[in-house]
Amino acid sequence: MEDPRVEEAVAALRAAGHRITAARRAVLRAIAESDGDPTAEEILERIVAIHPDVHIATVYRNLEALRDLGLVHHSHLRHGPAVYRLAGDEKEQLVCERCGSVTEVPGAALDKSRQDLRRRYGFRLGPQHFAITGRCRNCD
Amino acid sequence: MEDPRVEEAVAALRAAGHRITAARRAVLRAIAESDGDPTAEEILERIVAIHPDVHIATVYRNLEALRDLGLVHHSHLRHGPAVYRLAGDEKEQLVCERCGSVTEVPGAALDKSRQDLRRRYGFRLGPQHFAITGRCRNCD
DNA sequence: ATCTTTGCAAACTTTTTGCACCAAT
DNA sequence: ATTGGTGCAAAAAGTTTGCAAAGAT
Repeated sequence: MEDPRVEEAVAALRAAGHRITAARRAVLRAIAESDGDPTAEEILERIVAIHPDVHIATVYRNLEALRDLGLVHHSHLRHGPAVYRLAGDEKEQLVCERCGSVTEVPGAALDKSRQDLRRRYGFRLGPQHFAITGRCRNCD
Repeated sequence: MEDPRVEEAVAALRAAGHRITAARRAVLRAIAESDGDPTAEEILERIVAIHPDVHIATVYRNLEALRDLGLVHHSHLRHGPAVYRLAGDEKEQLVCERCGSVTEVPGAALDKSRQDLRRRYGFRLGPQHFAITGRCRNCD
């Protein structure tokens, strides 16, 4: 019932010499359990249900540690808070400017442009860290 | 010596029933004169050299008005402040995650993926409002 | 015992807002 | 004379940081 990605991440943390605390595990678990990609505040909400004293600063500090190890990615989908997800879920997120809906597409959907950008500008397009914006099917 | 885009924008403002103030004109001029795409703070700096009392809130309010009329676009290239540019300069901005350099490419560089996203997901990729991230030629 | 990590409060950065005054039409 | 725009100060929103106490190793 425990998400294997959580255990993998815990192992990686340990391997990197970090200590495993309840808060840290809870952050990972909260991201894994979330449907979409949660914000720091949403992660905190889940954690607080079980560990009422965990503070938002702890969430941010853990997200930072996890990001530094490449275990968690974050992106900026809107103007507000960043959203976080476990590494390995490499999807691009298309945000509709009009209705705000997020369409997830496999990273490969951008492959043709990846090639063009690489060839013509020497730029290697990474997994997106900021939203890709436009109009969704319904709002177009 | 006055950028024609500034006069066009002023005309559009007038047509939309807005009043033309020194601050408003100065915001447009500051964006037009900037090399890259300036942040609100950079716009203010330019303005203050001539109109020392203009306040950052005024800059933001004017940028908002100009954005609402579609005369100015903004995007989020980094984690910090947004950058602004006059409408009509439709370029995509590729930000290197490692060195932070910005490579500007014509919007057409993404056309192949535009087609794919349209066909397969019904999503119409717009002019980017958030940065496109990856690795630049030098950092790859 | 050591040395990370935590909780809290307070700072910080960017942007927005309430309000009384000012100024473009 | 209207009423939209401005300056200021203060609030919001999201994130980071300094510090002493708590906890993992």
